[in-house]
Amino acid sequence: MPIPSDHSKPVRLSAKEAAYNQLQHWIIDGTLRPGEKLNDLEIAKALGVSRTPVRESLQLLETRGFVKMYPGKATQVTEVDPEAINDLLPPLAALQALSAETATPKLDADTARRLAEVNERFSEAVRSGNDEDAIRVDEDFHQIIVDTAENPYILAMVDNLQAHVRRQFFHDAIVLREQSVKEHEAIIEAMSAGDGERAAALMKTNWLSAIGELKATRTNES
Amino acid sequence: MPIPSDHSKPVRLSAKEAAYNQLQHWIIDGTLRPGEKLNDLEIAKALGVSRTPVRESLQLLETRGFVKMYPGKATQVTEVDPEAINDLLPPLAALQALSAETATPKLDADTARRLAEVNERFSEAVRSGNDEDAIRVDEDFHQIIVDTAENPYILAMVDNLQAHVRRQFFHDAIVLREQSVKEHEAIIEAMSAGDGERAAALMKTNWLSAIGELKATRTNES
DNA sequence: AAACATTTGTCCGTATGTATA
DNA sequence: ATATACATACGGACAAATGTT
Repeated sequence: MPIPSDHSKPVRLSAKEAAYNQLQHWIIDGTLRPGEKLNDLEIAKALGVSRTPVRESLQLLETRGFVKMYPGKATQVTEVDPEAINDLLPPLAALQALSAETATPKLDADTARRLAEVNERFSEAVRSGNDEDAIRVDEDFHQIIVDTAENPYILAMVDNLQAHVRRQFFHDAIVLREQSVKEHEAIIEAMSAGDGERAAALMKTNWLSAIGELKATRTNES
Repeated sequence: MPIPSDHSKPVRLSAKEAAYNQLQHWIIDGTLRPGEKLNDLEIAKALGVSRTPVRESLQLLETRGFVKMYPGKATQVTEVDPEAINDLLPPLAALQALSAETATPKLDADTARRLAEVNERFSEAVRSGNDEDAIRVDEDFHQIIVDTAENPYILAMVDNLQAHVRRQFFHDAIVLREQSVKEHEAIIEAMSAGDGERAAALMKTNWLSAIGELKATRTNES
């Protein structure tokens, strides 16, 4: 019988990685709140490890912009500025557009099918009003395109920007638009037709229009 | 007499930061060679500190793609793939183009003057064949534009991509083009005229044309 | 196959520096 | 201003994991 391979993936993750993942999730979903002071000893006890891996993970989180360390003074969770979405989306749109353009000539039939399928799931999530599912599936959709582009630099940068966008979402600074479903369809079509430029333009619009929508929503609410 | 203020800047840099800066420089300029194995204890002794700050700086360098850590096995300097410039320049071009577009409405007369002045220095460096100066001044030029855009996410990403481009330069995988001087002038003109779109397009071309030039050079050499 | 040598991962104690009384 | 409390930065030792003989 076939022996289940370990996928050669290190399922064994170090205390540092575990602490990193846990802390990032807590920061993104708001369990650790903006501005909250982080005591490494306290976190270490909570996670059942020593201060070293906690310290190391905090430093990694700092490079990604989730915590700010004031040497010798304190370490705290970064603030969530709703206006930051205006700084976040333009570069994300630019990189996603580039991803679409790069991925277009590399797109195979199977991947195109997966994109359509994921977009279908996205459509259902949006219609059913399950925002948390929707944003997750939306990320899956775009992740497929970024993966297809096969550019490690883009991958790393998008990953980080997405994490910040997700955090904004948990702080109610993001709206999901039903129109995105149609836009995704148009992107798939352009890529399948080999029109990278059009795919890039559509992708850019897909991301940037969230800004306008957001401002309109805020105006109505106020 | 005026007492020189500390600029409230931490001139006192930690052992971790010192180790980080030193190691990054050594990796970029080739002192630490691609694939070289890094023994943290050895580095610690060389820098006169303990393993802790060295380990921490190595982890930060890993997130930036300059070293790769194989948990429990080894830590080594990442390889330099000349082909990586093809993955590096497109996102850098996209982000620099976005910077130019964003910076355009924020450009004041003084900054425009500084851009022209730096470009003049760039021109001299290129003409005199001082490539090392030229790439440094070229970076200064683009840095002014990125700074003017005032987007912290773009700033961090460009900074890292630039560091990798600089490393490629030290491995002779980059050519400097006299034509860049003219392109810089056109960018300044477009920005001063308030035409952000044109500035972005010019900026994108400025960065991407280095790829074509590079391939032509390699073909001639081989 | 097992014990060894080496390197990394983790723990915890101490020193340094900062903020508060 | 001094002293006190406290959090972080660093050091050094132990433990775990890997590769080798």
